[in-house]
Amino acid sequence: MTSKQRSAPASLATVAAAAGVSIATVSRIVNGETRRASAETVERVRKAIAVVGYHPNHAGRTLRRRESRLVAMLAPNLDNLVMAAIAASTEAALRAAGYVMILCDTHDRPDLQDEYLNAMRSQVVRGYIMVASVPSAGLKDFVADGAPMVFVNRRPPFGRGAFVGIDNVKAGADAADMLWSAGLRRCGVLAPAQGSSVTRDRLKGFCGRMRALGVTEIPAAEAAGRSHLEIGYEAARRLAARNGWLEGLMCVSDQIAYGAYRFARESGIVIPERCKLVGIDGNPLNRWIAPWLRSIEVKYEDFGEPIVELLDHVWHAGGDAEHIMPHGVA
Amino acid sequence: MTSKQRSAPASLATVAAAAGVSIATVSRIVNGETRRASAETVERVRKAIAVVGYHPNHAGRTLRRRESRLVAMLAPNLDNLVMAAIAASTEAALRAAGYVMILCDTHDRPDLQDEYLNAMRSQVVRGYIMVASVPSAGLKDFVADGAPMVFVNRRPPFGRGAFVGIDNVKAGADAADMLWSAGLRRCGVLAPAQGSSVTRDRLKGFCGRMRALGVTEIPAAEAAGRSHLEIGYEAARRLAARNGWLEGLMCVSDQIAYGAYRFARESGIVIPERCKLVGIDGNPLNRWIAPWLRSIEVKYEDFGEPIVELLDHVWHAGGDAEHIMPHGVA
DNA sequence: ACAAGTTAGGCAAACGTTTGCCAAATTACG
DNA sequence: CGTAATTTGGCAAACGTTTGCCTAACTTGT
Repeated sequence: MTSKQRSAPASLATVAAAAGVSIATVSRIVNGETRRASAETVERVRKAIAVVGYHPNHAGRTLRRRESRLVAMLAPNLDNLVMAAIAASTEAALRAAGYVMILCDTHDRPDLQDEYLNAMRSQVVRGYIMVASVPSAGLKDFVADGAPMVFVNRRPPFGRGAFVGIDNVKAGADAADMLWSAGLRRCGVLAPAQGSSVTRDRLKGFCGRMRALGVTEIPAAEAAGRSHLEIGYEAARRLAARNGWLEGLMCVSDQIAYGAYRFARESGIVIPERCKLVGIDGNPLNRWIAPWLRSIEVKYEDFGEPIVELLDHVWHAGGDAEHIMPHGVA
Repeated sequence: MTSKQRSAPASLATVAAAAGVSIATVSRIVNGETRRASAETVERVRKAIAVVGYHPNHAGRTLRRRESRLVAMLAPNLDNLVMAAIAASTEAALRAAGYVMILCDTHDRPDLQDEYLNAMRSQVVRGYIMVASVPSAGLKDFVADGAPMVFVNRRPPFGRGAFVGIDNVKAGADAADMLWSAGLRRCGVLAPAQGSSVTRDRLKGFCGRMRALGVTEIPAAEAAGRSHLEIGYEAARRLAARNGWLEGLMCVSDQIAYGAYRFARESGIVIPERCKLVGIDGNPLNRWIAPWLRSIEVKYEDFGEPIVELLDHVWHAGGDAEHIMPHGVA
């Protein structure tokens, strides 16, 4: 039988025995406190570490230090590139800072979010990154307890907490300008039925800017659904049924625009020509397979760095803070 | 100042003191071993747990049990829905089985993969899920050490290891049938330059089937690039330059098809009419914004369950095993 | 009533680290 | 040469948990 080895892993004690020194000395050398040992001892211990194949055990370290290198990210899903980009960039930034990311998919459900929060506390995680969090009893408790949290995209639902995201009101206004400057005057807007702070702000910014431009009536449609794709499809259907096809449509997310596109195609409407679509998020796939979509660009792959910076801020300084990311009109 | 609380978290000792019993008793009750205590003691301890707000500390548990509930997933990236679907479904399946997933983005780099493997060992993770792993010195050591591993999509590079994935040779053949049954006879194929077992097998299956159908010359183009999108674009460019536009193109992944689509559009080639594209992966976005792409469907969102099953198998039975997922021709 | 068995629960060691404190041995200083 | 300071390193406690073993106090059977 090709046996699997799985020999007992080396601990500080193993190294200490091999090098003929005490555990304490090995620990200090491992942690870079070399001035507490002579150069030759350090060398001997280094050799022993290599020879027995020692790797520090984080469970022991966490227990003793009462803090781990684990950071939890709770996200409502991963099935679109926005979330994936945030997750990937945050993971990279955490890694660079010596942390390890645990990913939790809450499916936008308060009960699952609470379950995860409790599980993460048991793991003694050092911080929480709440991407598009949903209000829940557990979250409220954690915030009240002062758990180190950074909120992303959706603002902290219970006041306290650091925040990273874009200026959604401004983004909505910019989307309005996009349609207006293309000469379109009669435009509608598609949004989810029970929106978050994100979609509400984008909607508000859009309508505000349109009104400022002198537009009095802004046809809007809302819909519910499992994903923004479905929401876009259904909202487009409702708007078309009510107002016919307008010359321009602002969709509060690119995914909603995709849904609207599908409904248009199935209705025989040619998309950029008959009705122009504008979205928000700047999905990187657009330039490859959705060139008909103009979108407010958001560099979600740049979110990781400020997220980790804010986490650091919360750990050290404490208190609230926010980092508003720029968005473009490519 | 709105002070953050952060009072010392309750431990077994806290509960024991509150309930007037020993730590051992509390531990047993927490772990469901209730027949070692009288009903009234159990009740008293339960109350105490609620009142002091006890949550088990996994660092202590891991240290004592010498195994954690952590499972590491190492993936080459997250920037396409294939990876995202695998990650999300695996996370859900692990969660259901009481595990917690750590996500590591290796960027397909051997050095980063090794760095992550070591970091994960330090976290005392219980298993490793290697999505599209790359051969590396560290991985070889881990495999030789008998670390519990499940390989996904790409086969284990050093022999030993469980595997979950589709039959890529068959998928390639099915893609050939798709083009053939549409009446197309002169088709090309686009693939990455330094392919993995995945793309090689798909290519092999495609060419094999085409030859079996009597096609002797199969124009192929390869390209290198940072993503399959870029690879598809460049490969399409090369093929068009060499062979002109063929009537059908098989792309070994949907992302490559997206790249080819962009090049076609920029060249004024109308895509389904002038040249039919067939891909593999069944990206869920296709039906929304890429209806011109016929694709071999792979339900990556179903991968999580068998992955966790195989991990279980590796833990208990040990030894190799594989789970070939079905694919469709929707 | 006495031995045997069962029930309820405590003691203490161990897991791998970190770190405050102590103690030799060496060096510096007057 | 005597004392003070520095260097080098060990001891042991603590972090929170699990679990083998022990011991009383009951219960049962005869």
